[in-house]
Formats: sequence, structure tokens, C-alpha cells
Amino acid sequence: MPDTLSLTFAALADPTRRAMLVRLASGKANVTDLAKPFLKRMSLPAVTKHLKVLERAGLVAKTADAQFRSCELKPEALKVAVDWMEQYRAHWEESLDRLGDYLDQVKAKKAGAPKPKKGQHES
Amino acid sequence: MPDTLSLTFAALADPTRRAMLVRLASGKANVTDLAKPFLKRMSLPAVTKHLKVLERAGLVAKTADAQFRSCELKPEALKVAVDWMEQYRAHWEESLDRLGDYLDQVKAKKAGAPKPKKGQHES
DNA sequence: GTTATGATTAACCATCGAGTTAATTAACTA
DNA sequence: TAGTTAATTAACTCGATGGTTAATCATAAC
Repeated sequence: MPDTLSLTFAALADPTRRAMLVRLASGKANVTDLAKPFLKRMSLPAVTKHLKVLERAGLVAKTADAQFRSCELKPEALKVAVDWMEQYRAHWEESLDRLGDYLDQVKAKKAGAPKPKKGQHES
Repeated sequence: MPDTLSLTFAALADPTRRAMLVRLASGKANVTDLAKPFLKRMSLPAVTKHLKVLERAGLVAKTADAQFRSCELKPEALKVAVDWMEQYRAHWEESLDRLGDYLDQVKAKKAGAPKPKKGQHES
């Protein structure tokens, strides 16, 4: 069985599952309610499977009440993934700075020699 | 073809690929150098494939120099993924607060009625 | 021109992932 | 007891992934 980080990222690598997390961010829901928006696109067992993936990654927990299964978001698992990515924050901030510098240079050059070709426009 | 976010998360869902990103965070490397730590575990074509996945996700870019391929980390793609997760930051911070409160309560209760059973220990 | 190096492509295989339909379990309801 | 609702499990299909070995391509070096 894969490590937690791999399970988490794999769980997030599907738009249906990400949509489920978005839904659960606004509160608990049982399986049929959660499945509602997807039933035009896929069957209920498919939803059950997606939920299993999210559970295995620790992103969702189910609690039973009679025949209902209440699904709850467990955001701590997301934190672990973000923490891993944070090690690169410095890198992307630096590269965004470089982009900013580049754009400033372009702008300065344009201001110095403003010769826009026909058919092109500013902003 | 899947959306960018799915490609990014899928690319991150593999420990080999994550290790490659960690390596590239400390600077560019050509394919054979990058492959070095993995060649006991897998073949060079396997590494090439992993690199393709990272490229497709926009996490890595290759530039050719003679017969060498220099691989560079493109951290902006990571930022997009982190941005998506950030929408849950409030949730996990709240839930960590709740955990903190709970632990405080336990601690308080213990202090009020300190009756640890034999075989158990503090902290 | 031939050989060596760096890297990719081709062809193949096994496993996994996402979906299906049909059957089943579990609990409530009449 | 029979029927309904909520959800899961079973069994299957199909395409994607991750790996292999062998062959190929591109450039450099002799």
C-alpha cells in the first residue's frame, strides 16, 4: 500500500473527487445527497468508490446513522499535502518575481520606444 | 485529456516523481544525473517516462544541449495546486484548534482528578 | 567512418483505476 | 411480513500507468 502523501495526491487527481471535497467543505452530507450532482454523469456505486478513495486518503470520514452514512471533510490530511508543497514556495515566489521584473522591463522598453504595430492594442 | 489540476496532482502522486522534484529544487540536472538515485530500482526508460509525466503537468521543462537534456523545475505549476488547497486552510486550522482545545480539556481534567492507572504514564 | 554517450521510442506485460449492471445488506415503514 | 430506501459489494470491461528489454536517434569523440 502506498504512502499517505501518494494516497492524498492520487485522491485529489480526480475532478469528481475534488468537487465532492468542495461540497463537503460547506457541511456534512450523506451519500445520496453528495451523489446528487453526479448522478447524471455516473452511477451511485461509482460515487461510493470515489468516497472510498477519499476515505483511504483520510480526507473524508463516514459515520453511520441508521441506513444513512454521514460524510465529513477531514481537512488535516490536506494540510500534510500542502506542507509538502510549501517547501517549494520560495521557488515559485522567486520565479514570479522574475516574471514581474521581466514585465517591468518590457513596459519600460515600450515607454521608451512606443511603436505599437497596427492592429495591436494596449492592455 | 484531463485538466491541469488533475495532471498536477496525478504527477505528485508518485514517490519517485516527488523525489525527482526534490532533487530539481536544488538545481537543474540532465536525465542521467537525475536518474542516478533510481537506477538500482528501475531502468532509464522508466525515468524518461516519469519525466514525461512531470513535463505534461508543467512541473518540469527540458532544454536540449547537444545530446544532453537539462531538466528544470517549474514551480509555478505547484503554486496552482497549493492555491486550490488553500481554500481549505481555514478548515484545517479550525480543526487543529478544536484538537488543541480538546487536549487542553483532557489536561485540565487530569490535573483536577489525577488518577493514572498502573502501567500508564504521563505525556 | 566508427564507436561511445545520452536519451528516447517501440513493443510488450501486469496491475490499477474508473466505470458499468446486477445482486445484496441493512434499516425503516406500512 | 412485505416493501422501500440507503448504500455497498460482486463481477466484469476497458483504458491508463508503471515497469521491462531491445532497438533507434542524435551528437560527440576518436
